[in-house]
Amino acid sequence: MLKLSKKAEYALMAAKFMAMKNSSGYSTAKEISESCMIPYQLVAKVLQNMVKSNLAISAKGTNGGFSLAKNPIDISVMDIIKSVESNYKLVDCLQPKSSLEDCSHLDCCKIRDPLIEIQRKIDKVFSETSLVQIL
Amino acid sequence: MLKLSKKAEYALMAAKFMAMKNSSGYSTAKEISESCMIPYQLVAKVLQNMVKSNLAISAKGTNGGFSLAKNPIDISVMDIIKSVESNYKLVDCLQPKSSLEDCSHLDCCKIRDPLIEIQRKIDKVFSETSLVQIL
DNA sequence: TTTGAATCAGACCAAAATAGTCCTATTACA
DNA sequence: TGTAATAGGACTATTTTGGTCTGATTCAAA
Ligand code: SF4
Ligand code: SF4
Repeated sequence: MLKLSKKAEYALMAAKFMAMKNSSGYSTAKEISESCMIPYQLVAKVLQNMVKSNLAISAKGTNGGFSLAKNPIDISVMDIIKSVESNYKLVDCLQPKSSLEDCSHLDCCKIRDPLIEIQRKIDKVFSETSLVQIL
Repeated sequence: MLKLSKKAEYALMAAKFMAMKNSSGYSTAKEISESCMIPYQLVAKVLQNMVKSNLAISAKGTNGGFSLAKNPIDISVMDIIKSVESNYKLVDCLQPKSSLEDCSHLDCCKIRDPLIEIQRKIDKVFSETSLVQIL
């Protein structure tokens, strides 16, 4: 239905939160959870995903937390979405070497190429929107 | 996960099928189903949706079927998607008068405006792609 | 006028994806 | 050593999707 997942929304919120807190300190998952009214466990997961994708860095223990790993201008909305959405794609056949396991229609499908082009354009929208544009 | 639904894919396939069959005859749901390897009942539903949205016209009874209601150049991918996806939208709060029933975060959400802008750009991609571009 | 080919309409079901929870481990600071 | 935090996995509940079934209606041809 072309909807952004809650995870993606939460990731954007968290990223914005960290970007706003320009003081170089850490933001904790609890802090973000309460500020944005997001379930704690969920935002914690999302933040962990961002760390894995090298968008954020984390510090354990007392006074620990999360902070952005790069300058907000260098983080795109696409980066954030991809950090939490393992398979972000319009259709199942986008890999150049997609097989019938990806989609049983692959060998008779007559709309694949145009959809790949549309995907390219949508990717562009997300890639060209930087975190600073949502501050 | 920002994926197109099967219904939307099937609608695009069906639209393309009808557009290709430029001879002014009708295409039947069965014909489209077999040609595109789509479950019959499903493509039938999709075609009915297209009729309701005035993208296609239908004729009942023997020799009946479906055919496009307009010139393919005047049908956008957006039209086709919207004919089958009752609530196509990136996030739940897009109506200008969205309420807390749409999203409980509405009054504390700090990413809404930028997402509305992104939605606008994505809409543009779908609206500016016409059916002729996928033939 | 009967038969059959087709759309129309709705309820229904199964499988998958999403959203959220729980529990335990690990790390580091005070 | 206690506490505040991240890390990570298993688990559950809810929603959405994809698909099926049944029956009614319409219309043309036999
Ligand atoms: S139906 Fe066509 S476009 Fe859709 S996933 Fe399969 S091959 Fe790709
Ligand atoms: S979280 Fe914000 S952007 Fe997402 S649906 Fe709610 S109000 Fe809209």
